[in-house]
Amino acid sequence: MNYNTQPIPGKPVRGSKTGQPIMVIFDLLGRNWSMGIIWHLNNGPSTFRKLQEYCENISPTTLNKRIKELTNANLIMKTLDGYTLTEQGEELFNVISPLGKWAKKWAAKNYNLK
Amino acid sequence: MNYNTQPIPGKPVRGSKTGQPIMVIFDLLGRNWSMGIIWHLNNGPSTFRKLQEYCENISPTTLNKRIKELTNANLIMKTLDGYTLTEQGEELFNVISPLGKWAKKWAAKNYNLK
DNA sequence: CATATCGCTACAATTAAAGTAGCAATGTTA
DNA sequence: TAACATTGCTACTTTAATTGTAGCGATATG
Repeated sequence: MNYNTQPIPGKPVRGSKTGQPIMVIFDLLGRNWSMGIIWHLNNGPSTFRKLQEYCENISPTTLNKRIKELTNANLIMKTLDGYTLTEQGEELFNVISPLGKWAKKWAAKNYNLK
Repeated sequence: MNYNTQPIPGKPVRGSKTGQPIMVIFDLLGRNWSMGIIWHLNNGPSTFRKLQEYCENISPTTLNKRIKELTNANLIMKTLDGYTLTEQGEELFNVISPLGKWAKKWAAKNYNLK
């Protein structure tokens, strides 16, 4: 089956023929670097090159794709200071943010690291 | 660079040369279907074939990879009833679970869907 | 004017995922 | 107990996503 490059609620995405919002988000955030980008932008605006640097191995091709997708989804936007989270992007960050704390606990328990 | 198939805290993963737990989780959950599998298993144990069915287009190859990765990460396990979330897997579900509610709001606001 | 930075695009190489077939093990039914 | 069904895969080919590298045009900056 052919999925849109841009996952859109109400349209077929990976995991849901009817485009259930949660599956759309999974498709969107599940792509390489999506969450990393949002995570990083929470520290403040960032340029294209800074994002590249942060996401150690991201290629400009992929970064550009992710930027377009996240922009279309109204999660990030371009400003004079560089790319930033939109209001909705910040909301999303807050929703996934507890993951950081949990990840540390999980790593400590299973891999004896903090 | 060569990353392990299995992302492990403290070892290089995509996004972090030192294997920061949050990046390890991003790497793990960012792979195709990882979150979908966890999401589905929260409804109860499931067999390999049921999971395949749920994840509409997943190939057995990929499902098997995801199962191994998530099992190694102590997030799911195999029981007589099929695959289930471990205690830590349930914890993770609870952490990402607010995403479902947020996704609906997001879809409603941006795409006029519920 | 020379140099640097930035936001990309193009394109080839590599890796991941999908799609399909099928097999061994176990369970179920007649 | 022979026949059939289901489950959990593996093997293999095809297709799609990501990486890696080079570099260009636009806008600063010295």
